[in-house]
Amino acid sequence: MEKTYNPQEFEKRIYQTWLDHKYFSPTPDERESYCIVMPPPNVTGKAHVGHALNNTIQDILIRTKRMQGYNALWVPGTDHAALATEEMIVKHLAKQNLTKEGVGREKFLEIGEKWYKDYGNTIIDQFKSIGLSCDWNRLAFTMNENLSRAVRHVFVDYFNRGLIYKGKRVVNYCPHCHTSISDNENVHVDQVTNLWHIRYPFADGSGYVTVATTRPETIFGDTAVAVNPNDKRYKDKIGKDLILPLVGKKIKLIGDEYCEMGFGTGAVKITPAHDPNDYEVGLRHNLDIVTCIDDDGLLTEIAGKFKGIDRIKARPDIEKALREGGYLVKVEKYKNQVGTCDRCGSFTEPKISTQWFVKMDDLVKPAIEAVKKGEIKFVPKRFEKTYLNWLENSQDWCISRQIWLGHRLPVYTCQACEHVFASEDTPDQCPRCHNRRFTQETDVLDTWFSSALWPFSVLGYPDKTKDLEYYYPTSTLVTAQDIITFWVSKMVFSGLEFMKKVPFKAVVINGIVRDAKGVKMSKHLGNGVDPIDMVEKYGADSLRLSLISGMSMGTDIKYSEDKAKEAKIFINKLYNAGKFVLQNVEGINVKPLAQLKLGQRDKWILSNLDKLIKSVTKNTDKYALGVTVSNLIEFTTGKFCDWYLEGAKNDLYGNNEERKSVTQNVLLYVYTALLKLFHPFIPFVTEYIYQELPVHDETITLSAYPKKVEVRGLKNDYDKVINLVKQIRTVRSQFKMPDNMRTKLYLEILSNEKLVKESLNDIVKLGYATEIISGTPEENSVKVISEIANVFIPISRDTEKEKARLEKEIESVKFEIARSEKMLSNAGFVNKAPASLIENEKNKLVKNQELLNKLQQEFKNL
RNA sequence: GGGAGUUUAGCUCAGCUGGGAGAGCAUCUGCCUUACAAGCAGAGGGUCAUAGGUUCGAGCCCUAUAACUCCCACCA
Repeated sequence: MEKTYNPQEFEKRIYQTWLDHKYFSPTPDERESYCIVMPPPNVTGKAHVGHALNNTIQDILIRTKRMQGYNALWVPGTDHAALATEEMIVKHLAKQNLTKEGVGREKFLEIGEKWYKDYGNTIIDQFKSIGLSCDWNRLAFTMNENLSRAVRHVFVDYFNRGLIYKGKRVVNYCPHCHTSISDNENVHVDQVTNLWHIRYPFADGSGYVTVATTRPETIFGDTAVAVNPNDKRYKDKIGKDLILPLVGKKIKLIGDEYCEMGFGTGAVKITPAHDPNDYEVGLRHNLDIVTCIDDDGLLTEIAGKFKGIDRIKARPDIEKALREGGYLVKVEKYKNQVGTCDRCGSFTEPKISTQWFVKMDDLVKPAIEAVKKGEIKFVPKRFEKTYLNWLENSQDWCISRQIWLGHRLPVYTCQACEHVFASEDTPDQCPRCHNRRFTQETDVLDTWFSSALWPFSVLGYPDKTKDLEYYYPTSTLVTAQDIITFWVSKMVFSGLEFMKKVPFKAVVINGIVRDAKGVKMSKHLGNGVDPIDMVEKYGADSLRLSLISGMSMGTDIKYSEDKAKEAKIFINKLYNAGKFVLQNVEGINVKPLAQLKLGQRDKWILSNLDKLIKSVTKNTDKYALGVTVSNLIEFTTGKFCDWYLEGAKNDLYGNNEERKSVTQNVLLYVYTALLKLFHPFIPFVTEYIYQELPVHDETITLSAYPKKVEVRGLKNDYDKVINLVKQIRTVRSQFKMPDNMRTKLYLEILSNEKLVKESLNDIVKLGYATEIISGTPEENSVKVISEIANVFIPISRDTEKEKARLEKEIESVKFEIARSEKMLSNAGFVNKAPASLIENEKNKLVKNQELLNKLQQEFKNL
């Protein structure tokens, strides 16, 4: 082992070894399977801390299960993220003064393919550097031929069953990306804008109606003004004609419940072409649909002199024109939300267009049932609500996108008979008229259409592969809450639909990683922490540990570089403990624990290890990884290093060969178990040290996970020794004895004679003593009273100080006694509390009363 | 407008079917003790957001309130 912990030295090398030996590439066998499919990152992206957290969690689960004997498969993959990538490529082309139209679809797709290839490995390499134990041989990509085939297969199935249809809808349209986007991609942001109050005069000159609007630029598309039919102010005027300001044409005043009496002026302008609600109103009243904003977000001809101006930028001019025309009543400040494009941030426009949809009603029901019946569990449970609530209110899924990259809709129209049909493979003739010429739909599919199939498409669907049969349904999906609605839900209904089984049994939701101040990390703010940077500076293990420690599922975490630093400090400790173990087990004669004559200290650490194994196993099963980590760390420092290891030095450096051998064995046993328990969290350093152990398997990665300590009669009595030592240390510190000032100790055994006698050397070493003399001293000393013994520390007496110390101790014991007495005299407690608890309390009371007597006696003697 | 989360030591957070308030960092004191000074030992520091309630017993369960955060939603 190297003298200092230097992760850069071995992490890459060890990872390569793992890959070379194919430890992560299982094939179906007779064991029980445990499978995770990785939420695919954008293939052209870079790893951020969120990825690091999400994947570390998955890795911990997979590694644990693998060691526990499951056939554990983790399938990695990437997503083609068509919209994002297309935009990147368009920008790239723009630099060369090229446009996508100029290049042409075919050439553009070629560029896209190359782009995917060139960028595809970056994020994968980054993932490898944080130690993920995925089966890279099964690396999937949503645009791969087999996954694309799954997409077409599913599409055709839906299509032939009439679940896919083409329809007119108001969709969110991004004038910048030039495509429709889903509701999920349409992000509402707060904005401060104006509410313009505009007069619409009656055509017959009998006054006017004032409407309030946040979008004066859509005035050109108005085809009615609506009021509430019950509104007394307007009731008798419904049906009359109004003159549309700036345009001059006549539109009707209509009555519709949609218009709320209490809001604004009680009258609302109706623009069916540019507002989803208005569109509905328009349908009800058979209104004209007038488009006044084009696909670039510019005003159309109907806007007259405003033609060609951006709809938002045109506002001041329109306001001016309205004012000049005497239509503007007032303008007030107003706060509302507007939709923006998740990708580019531009304001989106509701737009009527022809799109393709998947009917959701029938698909959604089983997906709701599966969760309600508990076939899929959410962790934490509360996210069930997010899921159910969304599915229960879901509308048909708009799957068409007006871009080029991605899976083109496999829908063809026969040029001869105009028959429209879907086909998994490129058709060679029209199924109706056998003509051989078709046109294919130009739209491509929403990327979520392919992601929805992920849990089975990556395993080979639509072929009936062994993988699919063996690993599906997968076990656990780990993801962030923001994609529960548009990804998790779609995988569930797709899985149920095409595999007849839920795609995974548990959905674990990890929190979002924020910066130290709690602000979401973003490129824009530059407050992100680069995980790869952390790997390079502190090692992958430190990054991983820092992300997991203190984490609880579903709760956001604040992250900063300091956490990686802290983690490294701890790992260094574990590393050094390993060094110590190795230095001291040389020439060890390894024996099974059962054959060893265990001492009190040994039994103590083994009993604690047993508890640790159980709690770690339990908490990991519950996905409480943060708790697992703190248990592990607490054991390592608080039990193993601070006490066992320090005490063990007595035996290791002593001349009792049997004790030495027992201690060596226990040391090795406990440390090996500890390494294994830690391995899923910090795989590199544990493997590195593991390989140095005198007894080890080929790799820790495939070694057996500890189940329990197989020894009977383990006890925690050594705790009493520890308490005694702590008291000695506290007294020494109170009397300002520096640690390097050693003294004799006098000791009077009170109870547990065997334990105390066996532990005398430990008390000497840990209590900063030179020797222990049995009995009471003649010289001046301070007396420490503990459960098992009285210890006298020779100190030049300072009665005042000692009195103060005793007083403090007496106070706290009195407090404890009062507490116990109060509880035990409480009839309710005695009657209702569990017997063991009452017994416990009684024992404590007796013990404390004895202790109080002793302390008070001591106090008097001073 | 609807839903959810958070509120525990100066900071970051844990806290196991309700049974004596914890860790790390920071602070103070003392120690280079042959695994680790990236360390060791000791200490200080909390009406567990507020107010009620249930209970023998509440950080934990219930009800309100406040502050912050997030998600969903078609109020011009």
